[in-house]
Amino acid sequence: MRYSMHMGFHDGDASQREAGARGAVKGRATMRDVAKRAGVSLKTVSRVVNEEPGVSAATIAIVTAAMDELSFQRDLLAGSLRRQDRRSDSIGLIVAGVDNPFDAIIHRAAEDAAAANHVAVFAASTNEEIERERSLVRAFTSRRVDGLIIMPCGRDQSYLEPELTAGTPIIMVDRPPVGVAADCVISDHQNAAKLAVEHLLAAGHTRIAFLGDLSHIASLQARKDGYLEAMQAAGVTVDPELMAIDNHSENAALGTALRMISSAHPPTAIFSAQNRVTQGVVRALYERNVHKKIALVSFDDFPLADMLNPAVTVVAQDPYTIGRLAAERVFERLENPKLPVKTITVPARLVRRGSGEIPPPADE
Amino acid sequence: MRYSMHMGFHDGDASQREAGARGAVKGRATMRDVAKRAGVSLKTVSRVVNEEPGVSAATIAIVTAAMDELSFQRDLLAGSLRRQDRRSDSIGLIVAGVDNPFDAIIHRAAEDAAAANHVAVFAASTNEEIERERSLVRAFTSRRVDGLIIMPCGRDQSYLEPELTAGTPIIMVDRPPVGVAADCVISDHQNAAKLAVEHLLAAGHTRIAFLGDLSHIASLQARKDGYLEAMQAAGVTVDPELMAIDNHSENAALGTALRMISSAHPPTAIFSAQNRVTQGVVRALYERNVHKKIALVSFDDFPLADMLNPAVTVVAQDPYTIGRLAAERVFERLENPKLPVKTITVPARLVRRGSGEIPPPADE
DNA sequence: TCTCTCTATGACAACGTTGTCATGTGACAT
DNA sequence: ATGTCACATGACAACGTTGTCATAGAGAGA
Repeated sequence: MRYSMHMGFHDGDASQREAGARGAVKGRATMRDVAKRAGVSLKTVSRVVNEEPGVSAATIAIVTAAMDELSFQRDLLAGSLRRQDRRSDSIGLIVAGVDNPFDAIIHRAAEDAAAANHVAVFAASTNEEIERERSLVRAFTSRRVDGLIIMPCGRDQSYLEPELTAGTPIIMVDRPPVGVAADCVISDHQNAAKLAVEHLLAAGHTRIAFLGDLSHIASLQARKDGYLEAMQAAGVTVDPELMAIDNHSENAALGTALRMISSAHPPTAIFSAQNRVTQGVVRALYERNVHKKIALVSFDDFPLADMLNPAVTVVAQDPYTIGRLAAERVFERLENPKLPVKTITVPARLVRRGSGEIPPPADE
Repeated sequence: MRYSMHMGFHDGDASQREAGARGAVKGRATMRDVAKRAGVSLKTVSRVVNEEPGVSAATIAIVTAAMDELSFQRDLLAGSLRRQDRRSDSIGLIVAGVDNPFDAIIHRAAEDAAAANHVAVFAASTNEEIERERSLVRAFTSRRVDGLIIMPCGRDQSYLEPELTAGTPIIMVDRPPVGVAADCVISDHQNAAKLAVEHLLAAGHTRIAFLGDLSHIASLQARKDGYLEAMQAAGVTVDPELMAIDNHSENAALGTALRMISSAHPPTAIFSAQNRVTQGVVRALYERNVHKKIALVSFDDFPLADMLNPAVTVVAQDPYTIGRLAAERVFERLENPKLPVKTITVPARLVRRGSGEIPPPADE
């Protein structure tokens, strides 16, 4: 709608190759070059490229031919500089790790939504490092992205104020922002976690361990609160030995889980609050051969969770919907910058597969 | 080295918020605004931002203060337009699907390498659609990316000639280019596939099925050739019933595998040539409860492959190295555009975990 | 024939930055 | 006092595009 990807000037022939192979290329053809070749003015070329009205069919044909001959390709950057809306037709996506399956699905959803608007996506990973989050925001805004989708890892996003003031739409995903009012698309972490723990409690478990990833991440806090809320509501005292956060990697989670399992008072069930953590826990359970004895519920689904033995019961979020809604919100806000700040909650659901339905041992 | 991400002008205070909340924002501060406020010329501001020599310490202080007050952020797009090297400090990555684990690891590697050069990464998915590959290339080159990393899905990349002529470094990953000379970083698909099939042959299997994904993908062809080569070398005739390609999804592979398993002459071993296909095959084997009877070797490793029962024997590629080398090659070529075209082969290795070591039934 | 309108086109400035060149200033040697 | 020079700074053009305005020419109506 805003502009159409112009067709027809990408099928360059190979005859130009020699010039390129020689090294010192003359460079890319500009509208000026096309204009000269077509014997028209620069502005007329611009009109043709942008399919503006008021150009005769004959002129369009001449200009189009010249564009093809020079394999002209319009410079979107230069155009964006001059155009008054200043749109770069790009957005920035900042997640914890583009190679994390959960984040990658958000990425894909955002890409799909962006592509529908002829918008390209810059993607980058914070690695859960606070300083990196900030420097990525700077890197993207100085490239004048039209909007940002951020999975914030820091404790404070107030540094985004100038950007919001400047009018850049910023949408948080997976975790609510802190210290700043911005749109946000999240699962209801706390209630979903509560549901998972209630499920274990209902089966009779009381020694339920909580394993989480990094404590500075807001969603981990919410999941922990859900765990504590469920335990408290059931009148079960939490053994501090059974709470372990800051498992920064799969291996760390593996170690933590092994230690718990081997302790004097092991848990009878484990609630694992993140997908990488779950993978470590699964390995620990198999390694000690207690995967059919200790119950497990994982926050976040993961590929092949249903193929394990027992299949892993999970709280499944809906990352595709989260990413899609976030991107759509960016475009809504570009249309109408004065939209009030909104938090969108995407439902998560408990998927019972077996590991979460293991009962506690009879002697407990 | 080329420019330093300027520090100090991101900690905007919240006092400006009102102006932003009012709606019609005046817009972003430019160097001109900073210059006016600091009482210096535009060019001096530019010098300070770029840390060029020849500015007095006092002036630097004044200008820096003005930048902070206006939360100035330099416009990289405008700069790139004027600068003679025309670098946008961005590259484009085009893969089959950013949410495919293999592709996502390539993405992460490319991002890491790019970040080290202060370069941002556009990422997008072809979905294995040929036309989409072309339109993504157009979308990225018209944004003047400094280089492209492409996982080509089409049968012909000659449409890239004009771009190569224009001097854009283009590196193929995972699959060699067709119809055009471009750098390429790949696994030796054919030999790796051959190794996998030889492994099954050595255990005594002869009825070895081949399941692949889309036939227009070059790597699938190579893997199939490796399969055929190994079978032929062993003097084993291939039953056409045991070869199935164009399984476009996990579900398609599931259906194909179920059909083969249930046929009059089922295979005793399966070579699955792609990660999504493998997931379908695994489901089929479990569904028919033959996962401990029919051997399986998968091309591409996947998370938790070692937790299944039996654990899945795979040909493991090294996607991180592939992505890293591709990105590094982009930067090498930017430094020296006249580099000869090169194909880099990244080793893949057979990881024996159990599923590939199941022997054929005794009566075969 | 002389306006008047409409269509097609072009001249020019501008976007925010960087590259080139000129110039003002003071220190220092002559 | 004068010339030389390095240093700090600024004026101006340019990058490739789009927005604004002007204008030449064709056709219509008086």
